[in-house]
Amino acid sequence: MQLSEQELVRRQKLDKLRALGINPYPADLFPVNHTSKQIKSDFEEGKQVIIAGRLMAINIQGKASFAQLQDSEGRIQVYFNRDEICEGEDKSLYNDVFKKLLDLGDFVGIEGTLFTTQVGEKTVMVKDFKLLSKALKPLPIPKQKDGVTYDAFTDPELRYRQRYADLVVNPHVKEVFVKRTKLFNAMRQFFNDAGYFEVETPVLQPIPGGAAARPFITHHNSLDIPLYMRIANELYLKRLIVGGFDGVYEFSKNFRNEGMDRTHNPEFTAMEIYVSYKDYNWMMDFCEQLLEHCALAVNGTSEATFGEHKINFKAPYKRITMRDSILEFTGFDIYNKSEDEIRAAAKAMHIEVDETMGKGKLIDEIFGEKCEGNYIQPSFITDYPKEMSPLCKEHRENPELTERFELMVCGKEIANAYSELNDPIDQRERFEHQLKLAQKGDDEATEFIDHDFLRALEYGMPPTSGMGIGMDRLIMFLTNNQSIQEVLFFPQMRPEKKKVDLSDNEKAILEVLKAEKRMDLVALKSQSGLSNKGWDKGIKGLGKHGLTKVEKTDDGLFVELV
RNA sequence: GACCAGUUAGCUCAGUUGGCAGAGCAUCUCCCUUUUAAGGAGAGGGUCCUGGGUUCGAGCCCCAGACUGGUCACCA
Repeated sequence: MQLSEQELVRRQKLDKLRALGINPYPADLFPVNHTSKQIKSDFEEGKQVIIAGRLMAINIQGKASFAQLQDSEGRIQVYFNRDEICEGEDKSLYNDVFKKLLDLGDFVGIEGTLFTTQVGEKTVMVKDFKLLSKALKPLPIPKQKDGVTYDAFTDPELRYRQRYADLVVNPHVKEVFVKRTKLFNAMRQFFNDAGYFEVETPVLQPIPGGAAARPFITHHNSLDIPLYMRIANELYLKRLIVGGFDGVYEFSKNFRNEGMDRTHNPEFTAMEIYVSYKDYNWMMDFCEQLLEHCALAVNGTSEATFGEHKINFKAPYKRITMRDSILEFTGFDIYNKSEDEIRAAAKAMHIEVDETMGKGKLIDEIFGEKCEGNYIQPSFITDYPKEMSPLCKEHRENPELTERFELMVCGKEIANAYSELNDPIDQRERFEHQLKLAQKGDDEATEFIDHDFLRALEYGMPPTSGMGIGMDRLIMFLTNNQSIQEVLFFPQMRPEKKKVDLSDNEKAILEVLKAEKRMDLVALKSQSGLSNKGWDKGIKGLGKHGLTKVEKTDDGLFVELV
């Protein structure tokens, strides 16, 4: 491994610390009794405190120094005065250990008393300190003055690959994840207060159901069967409603083997909830109450900014049927129209359609193209075509529609809910229809029939309404992040290129040289068969690695293995 | 998958017609006992993403590739 100069220096410091009898990675508990935040909020001149954290700034001024200590809640200034730390004649703790052997990023524990400096900064006067853990790599620490950040650590690739470093140096990043957890807690609280029951269902499923998506596939060795990572947990939660729970919910890590972009990660988190004896109208009320509650818990206000938009999660939300929405934005009424009429209308709107698209798909295309993007404020779109919704109950007034709504915010779907289909015969027919669509080549159709789920429905499922919420999308809206990677601690990335020890050029030269140990340079160059540039890079690289040596004699230049 | 942009010191970034590789911060040495982007003096630090080509000479021009970001396509 190639170490930078700074990394080498820190490793040398490690050795010097050990030589002084200081363990750079001590095992024993450090009795922290304050955080940086507590010191500032309950400041009291002369109070004794014990704190710990990372050194994030060191400012040495001779016999006294200032430093910034960062803990989980922020930073506090600490003041190292030589004669406070070293009361006797031996000043080495200050002069050697503090000044020479500590670095930015090191964890230290500090015992001290509070005071205020001449410029008014609340500060800890260090009486004693202890190295708790040495940092061997320098952190990309930005500087700040007058609210302006300099040299900020901003490269998205480095930030995502090294989230640990991102979190240390970018406090606003940590804030996003604090809000993410607040959102989960708020939602959980809301459901629990309503009397619903949090459950866990299988991630490894023999049949990937509940959505149409390409699954990740794995294999169970003992059973010798394929298993799929779940793409949704819907069918399992409904089985629990069959089993007699009134309301069940689960925060579900789902896995979909599809493309990655600004709004898609191969694993993402959905929340699904099912409540018996309710319908989708009830669920709309419940949903808007829930989101208002969550927005308040996360941001302290129902208002949120997303890019150029100001959105407000305060209930109630606009409700409009898909038919009325299409009528509003295109002037075309899909009611009682044949598939051909709708296809012709879509073509007239310059929407790309083809003959394999059924009525439902065509309507969905029109809505997606002409309507969806117009809904900035939270809006419920209701009554979707039957073909698009194989798990949803037929509409009580129109057999071509389903009792389904989606909640749109800024033109994006964040919730999807049904009056759940509980007619086992209808459900079987819908599955079979999906199977036919899939065999026809519709890659959005589900190609598996879950017979065990149908068996469960045959025992009887009460009328039920269910809803799914994309948690990652929701937290993006609540924290004004345009990219899903900003709201996942560890977004999926391509593997880092592993650094090869020797380049191909260097290997080619070594291969030739190995037989001879020492060769004429010109002969070696021609035998290696490399281009001028390739030779040049290769031989320079080998020299740098200390593997070969070039020697000049009266007979010419010779290359030697070291 | 298509197109556009980027990749240079630990970090953020310059880099002229193609002619010795640069700055600030960080690091190292020295001075400095209430500073705060502390300050002052000095020094070191580079696989210019990888590979090939053009050229006397490439960070820069050409070709191929890698990774990242963005836009579009795809995605219940």
